[in-house]
Amino acid sequence: MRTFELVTPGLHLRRTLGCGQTFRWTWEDGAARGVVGRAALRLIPLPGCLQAEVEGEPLSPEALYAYLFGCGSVRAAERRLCTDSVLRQILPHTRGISILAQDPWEVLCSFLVSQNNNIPKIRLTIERLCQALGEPIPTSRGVSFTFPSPDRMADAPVRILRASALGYRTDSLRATARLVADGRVDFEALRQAPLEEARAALTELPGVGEKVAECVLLFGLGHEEAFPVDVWVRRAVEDLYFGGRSRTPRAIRAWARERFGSLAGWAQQHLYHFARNCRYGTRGEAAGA
DNA sequence: ACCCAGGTGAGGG
DNA sequence: CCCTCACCTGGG
Repeated sequence: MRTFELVTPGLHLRRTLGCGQTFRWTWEDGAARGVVGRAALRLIPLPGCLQAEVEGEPLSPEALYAYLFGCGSVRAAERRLCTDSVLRQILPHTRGISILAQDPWEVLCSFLVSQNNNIPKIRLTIERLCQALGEPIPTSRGVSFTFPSPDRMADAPVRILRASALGYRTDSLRATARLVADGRVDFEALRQAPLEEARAALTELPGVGEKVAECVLLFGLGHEEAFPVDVWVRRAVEDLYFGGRSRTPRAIRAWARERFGSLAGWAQQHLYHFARNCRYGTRGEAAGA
């Protein structure tokens, strides 16, 4: 096992991992356990930094830093968010959220699973898929699993997919995995492409609508101006900016892009966290384990 | 025993 | 465009 300390300016690890962008991290004895690529990690938050324990394939401090700060400096983003009077007020409750640099395939797959689903079950399904189709990483605290490759997912027996409680999402997951496995989705090209163009390409995929596409753009492809509108963000925006008046998700997305520009993705994370954990939620920040 | 959930896609106004 | 509806399935 390799252990090192990493300075993480402004980072609130629990908020970042519990903010709806990732589904695989769990908390145990004050440490977050998760898998990045082929590395099994244990992250212990300390003041201003964190201690990392790495097993499986090595992961350098630089690589971990790049994963944790996928869209750059948390503090710089928060300084800019403060120019919005609403965000300035909720920021004391949401400070420290970072946008991770996750593998786009994992994000696509995870948010396909998330449609019309609840978080505990999404986590259950993803964990079962990883156990059945991922590769084992032995650790001192038991076996972890990598996220299954597109190949493995596309060729998986339906029996396995069904046993993962995918429900009616089975067909779209399979079909999308097939397209990715066949190289029909060029994530690197989508990373470079303009937002609208990349979104159009993603929504061509079976089971991928606007919400899932925006999630892939923001959490997997580094498009900071993406703004996924789920029910929580919708509620928050309607309440905080529109006096409780109803707006369609599309209208909210267009509005957010206009108002926040390249900061939209960051704003979305803070609004989500606020809605879920401070405003309407009953779960608190301990959720997500 | 229900009822719901971080959406999608199809059908109709 | 917007609205409405069905939809697998395990947790609450």
